[in-house]
Amino acid sequence: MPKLELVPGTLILLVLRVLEAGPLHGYAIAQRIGQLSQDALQVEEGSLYPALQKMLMKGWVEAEWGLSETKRRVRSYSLTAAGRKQLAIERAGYDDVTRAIQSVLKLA
Amino acid sequence: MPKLELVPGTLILLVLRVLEAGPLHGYAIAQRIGQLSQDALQVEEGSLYPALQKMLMKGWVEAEWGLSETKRRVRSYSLTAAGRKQLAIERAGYDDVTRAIQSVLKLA
DNA sequence: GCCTACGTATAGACTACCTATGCCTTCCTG
DNA sequence: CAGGAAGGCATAGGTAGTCTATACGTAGGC
Repeated sequence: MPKLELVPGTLILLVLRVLEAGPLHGYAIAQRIGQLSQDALQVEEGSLYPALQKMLMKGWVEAEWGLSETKRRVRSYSLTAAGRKQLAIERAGYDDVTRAIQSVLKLA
Repeated sequence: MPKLELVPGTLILLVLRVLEAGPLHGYAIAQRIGQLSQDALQVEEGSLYPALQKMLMKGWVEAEWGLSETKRRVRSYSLTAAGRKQLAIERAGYDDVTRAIQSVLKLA
């Protein structure tokens, strides 16, 4: 209960964003998001893997099997051109919504 | 399709927030949120009324039947003390999450 | 007389998340 | 060397919260 829940709809955005900096395997994606948010955001595996499946089907990422530095079998995900495009869309949408919400919240 | 979807989880927060400024009836709540956000946010009736029911059950708002300025039968909602407390909680939670998300998004 | 805006409310579908579970490997520690 | 923790991938099932569609009703303008 210490960690924050994700705001529904932002998971894909966050994953696309961390992949923009370079390919990562699933487990590392979750860790990276946690780390960047000072552990405020926790990505559950039961949320992450289905999301990655969806992103694969949409063509936003591509996957490749390989080995991690710790010699374990890992599936590495990398952003495609379509993924970059989608990232821009989701980011703009997120900005719009948060701006709109702020304008309500800061009501005098 | 022009208007933005709500981010799930923020509806209660927005309703509590506009009620903080004074009692309103349901229809007016939706209008107020739309207006404050320059019509970016659209609160659907099928979302709003169930949310208000929940807020009633939780004791965050109380309702009273009355008449609108246009002489129609309206149900006016006002914030309770518990509602004010909940507003503070949700607001803080929202701030924390958006801050965390921003810290991921602004990744170099 | 009809349409639009105003107004409340529920049922059903859908989306997207979480929990729980399963399975496997590597590494550390007792 | 046995066991557990941490590293890994993945699915099934439940749930929460939204949207769509529908229902019902009134006031006012054309």
